[in-house]
Amino acid sequence: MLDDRKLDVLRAIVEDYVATHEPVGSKTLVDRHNLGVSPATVRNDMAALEEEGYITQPHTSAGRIPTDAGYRLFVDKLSTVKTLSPAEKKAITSFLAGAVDLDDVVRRTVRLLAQITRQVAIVQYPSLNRSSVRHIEVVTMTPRRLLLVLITSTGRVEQRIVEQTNDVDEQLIADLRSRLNTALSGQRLTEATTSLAAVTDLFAPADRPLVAAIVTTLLETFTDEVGEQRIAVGGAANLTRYGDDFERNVKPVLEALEEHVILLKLLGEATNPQTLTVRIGHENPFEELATTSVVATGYGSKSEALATLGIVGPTHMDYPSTMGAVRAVARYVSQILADT
Amino acid sequence: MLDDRKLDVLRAIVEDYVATHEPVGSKTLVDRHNLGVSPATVRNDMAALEEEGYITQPHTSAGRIPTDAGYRLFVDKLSTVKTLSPAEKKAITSFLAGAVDLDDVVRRTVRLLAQITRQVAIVQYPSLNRSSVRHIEVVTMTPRRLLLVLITSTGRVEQRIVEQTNDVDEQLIADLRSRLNTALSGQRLTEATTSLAAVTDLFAPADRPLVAAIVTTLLETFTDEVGEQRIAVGGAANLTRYGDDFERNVKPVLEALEEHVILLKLLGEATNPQTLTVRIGHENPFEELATTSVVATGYGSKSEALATLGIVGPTHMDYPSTMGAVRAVARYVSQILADT
DNA sequence: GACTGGCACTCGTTTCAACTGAGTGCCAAG
DNA sequence: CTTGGCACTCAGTTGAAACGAGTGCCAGTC
Repeated sequence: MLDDRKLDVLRAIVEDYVATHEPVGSKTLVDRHNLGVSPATVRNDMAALEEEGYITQPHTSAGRIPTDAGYRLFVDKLSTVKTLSPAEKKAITSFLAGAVDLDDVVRRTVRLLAQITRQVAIVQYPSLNRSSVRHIEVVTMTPRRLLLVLITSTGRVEQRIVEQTNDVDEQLIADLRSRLNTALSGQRLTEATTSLAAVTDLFAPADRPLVAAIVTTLLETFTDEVGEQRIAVGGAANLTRYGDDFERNVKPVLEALEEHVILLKLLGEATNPQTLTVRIGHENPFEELATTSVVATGYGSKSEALATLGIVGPTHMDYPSTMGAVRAVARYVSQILADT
Repeated sequence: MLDDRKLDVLRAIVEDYVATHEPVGSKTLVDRHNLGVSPATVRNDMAALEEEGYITQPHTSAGRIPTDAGYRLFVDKLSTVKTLSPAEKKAITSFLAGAVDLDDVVRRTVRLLAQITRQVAIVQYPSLNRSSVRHIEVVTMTPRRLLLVLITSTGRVEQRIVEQTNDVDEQLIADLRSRLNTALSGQRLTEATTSLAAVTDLFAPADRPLVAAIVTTLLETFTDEVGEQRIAVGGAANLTRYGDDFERNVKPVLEALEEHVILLKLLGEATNPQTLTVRIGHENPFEELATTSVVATGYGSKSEALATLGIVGPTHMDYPSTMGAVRAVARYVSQILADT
């Protein structure tokens, strides 16, 4: 079927096309890569590759371009993930080191990823799923208005306002605050949800309405956030490098970037930082993004991913470099988060 | 100079060009708007308007398009800000009403603004400048690691981590927490900066190092945030409606959107919600955005603006509607924030 | 004096045919 | 199996001609 040389030809076609964005013909291919055979031979190989569905011709008198299947084979078998240079690695650490809080880590990561891959970068905020309660604070803003602040082990801070019809007793609040913290501190959010129910019972019936209101809001915060995931996006300006065919290549991506739900689906399930997910062209679940590829991976801890980050770009991207960059950034962010 | 009819002609030209995005000639102008005169007369008026610099011809055998000066005159003298329909107003309130915290208000606002203006929307987070301290919380995460949480009157929550080399005394922290709050609660951040200095002196010399570390971090938080302003952006997909000339119209805007510092300059000084700032084409401070206009206004309270919001779009936008939408959204957001 | 119809003129756009050339498939020879 | 040769295909380019939207100007009219 496909002997080694045919695979070499495919590799050469992919690399050439990624570099030039122009259909590549047999002659130029032989000129640029030293394949050691004549154009005619390459033509035969090309015919075979086309037969197998790895490359295609935009029109009869043009060169070949890789199909999604061609890129897939290239990524799986014909290339190795490129590692970053020491200088780049150093740049990453120093860029991420200056972050002051979790939000800042995410913002910096997205910016960094966009910059080194020159693609659109997407970073999902660490999910609350796997994180645990570090501290719960109840603050009286006015006698009838309370602010709940939930601080998680990943450094995320969630806030909710609770309104009351009667003035609340400051002593009760202090009591509640300490009980909540003893009951929930250190627990996973999913576990905390069950523990919360028991807390109400600790209070005198007269105080129950207030306690119940707060418990309910807290419960919402836990579960809401488990479902709704936040996302940061950056590097949209890189879309300008997509070349022409604006309507087909740029517009759908720009639209997708606004819809965070779509982005979450694109990123897919969080995998651990060892595994890179590459979705090429039509492999992704959106028809409009058929000319777009996604490179993503999880980040968090070695064994268990907190969330996903990745990039979105044209199918004709430089996969080895991009994959290397995504993997490297994910690892460094995991490290930073582990330290915090 | 410019009698009423010439101004009518200018108005017609602007409206037509905004609708069609094509140079408008004397004949079509007479056809579409009932000016009550012949094309020849309109041509004379056009010649006068061109002489004055309000319109121009892309090339000899084409119609006229408004210059920046033409749009300026149109906005200042020839149009009135369009008010929203009751249905639209209702949509705005119901869309903003569901917000759970300040971040959510800002995210919703940006989305809303992008949707109704069909332009790129920019919303600056309420600045800390004018806001005051509502509560300061000091939480021990581990014996040597503290988390500071600052809650402001605008509902903004800032967090900072403080590391210590020795274990900290829980009692001291409680003491510090209460003193900080009594000393600073209700104060403007700018005032609080001065009050902070006095707090250290209240403690025994042995405790000073810890207190000083916390005070310093708090000080940084106050002043950092006064300078660095956060921004939310939305509706970038609307850029696809810019038509062709991608390189000139879309790319610079997309690049500017990444640079929040640039956006802040574009939005300009916060004005109160009564005043709309319109910057047309070259009037804005960036050469690359010469084909772009900005419509912005302040929001917060009636008398004093907390921050700015607005939209960025092509110079040939529908100013009356856009201005109306920006103004309306600013007012509703102000209202929501006042309630919180 | 302001408006209007008529007319010559300009110049970007469209149309169409001819040309060019990169690239292919196939075949016969090495 | 590889290779040089060759006829063929077809998107893109080029150039000339036709087109037409729009203009400025002028002489006549109200």
